[in-house]
Amino acid sequence: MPDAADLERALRAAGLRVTRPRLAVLDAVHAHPHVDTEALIGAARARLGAVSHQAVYDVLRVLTDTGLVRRIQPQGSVARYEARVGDNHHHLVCRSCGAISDVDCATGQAPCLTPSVDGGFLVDEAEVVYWGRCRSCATARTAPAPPDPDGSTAQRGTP
Amino acid sequence: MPDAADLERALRAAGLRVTRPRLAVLDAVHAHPHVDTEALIGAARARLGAVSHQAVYDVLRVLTDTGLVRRIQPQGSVARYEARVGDNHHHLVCRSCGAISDVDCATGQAPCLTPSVDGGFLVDEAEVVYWGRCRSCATARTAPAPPDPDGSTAQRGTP
DNA sequence: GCGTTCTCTTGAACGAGTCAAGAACTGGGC
DNA sequence: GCCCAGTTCTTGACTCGTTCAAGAGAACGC
Repeated sequence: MPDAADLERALRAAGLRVTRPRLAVLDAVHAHPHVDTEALIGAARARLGAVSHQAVYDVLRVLTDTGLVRRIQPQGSVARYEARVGDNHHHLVCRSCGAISDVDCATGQAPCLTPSVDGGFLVDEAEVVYWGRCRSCATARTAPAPPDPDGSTAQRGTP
Repeated sequence: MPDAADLERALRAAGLRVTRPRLAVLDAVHAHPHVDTEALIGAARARLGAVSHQAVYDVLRVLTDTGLVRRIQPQGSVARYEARVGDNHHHLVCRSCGAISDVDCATGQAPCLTPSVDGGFLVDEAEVVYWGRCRSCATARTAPAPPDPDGSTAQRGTP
């Protein structure tokens, strides 16, 4: 977990001005990977007291554009954000509770997979989403477990 | 391209009643893979004259639930549907124009990839999306080409 | 042909996200 | 330390894709 100074450095390195909403959102993304926009708005408000949802949306777009955070959006889910960027990792998604966990990529560089015949496409990234059931939902099939927004079950894998 | 009798048989085999909207939507999905709901509503109306958008949404949900069509939704795109089901193929998506093409899966069965360490997840499917630029957009980087809703550039690949 | 059950129509509503205009703030130069 | 230009945030409305609800209509089994 980077501290405030690290986050500030990261913003400046990306050529962005350092503002309280940006620090709050960036901190929240680091603290709670894979959470949705609404939760980030809540986290930012918990830190600052009051931030407009528009500000958070703007901040998230800027951070995504500059590569400081990554936006992911599994089917059927709203947009989620994570601060782990640049290592081309993949995700495990629970069909039952929506929990998302990181899976390391074997190569760590995009694209880690390439179609043997690509029909003229210039492929620059292979996004892999593993669908299944998380440990909690697999064991307790009756009552879905709450999401695991911290991705604490993240493990390495292939590709 | 299956004819009306084939589509009707498919509906009955899935335990569904045969209605004109269902035939029209199923036909449209076969004729135009990877198109969005709005386009399917248009295609259904072209066949039937008038269908409510709600009917098309309902039909698409039923067809998806019974496995007659597959719903795909790349990041940043609305829901799209295709009639190619059961072979666990993947998709190439153009970042520029949004065109989607099919890519055969090497194994043809889910999951074709498995994370070596899954953190307790029971993985049943690995969804792979290859991001890049289609032939048209790669050659003409200035003006994005219109989408390729037929996926005519589909080729086989790995995984 | 009849009745049950499922499906479609109509109309409204919801949630996520975007747009627009103006106020407030940040950072660099003085 | 102060000022100003440019960027960022606030407020409020809006769009778009999708879903919900209730009742009318159609398909299927008998």
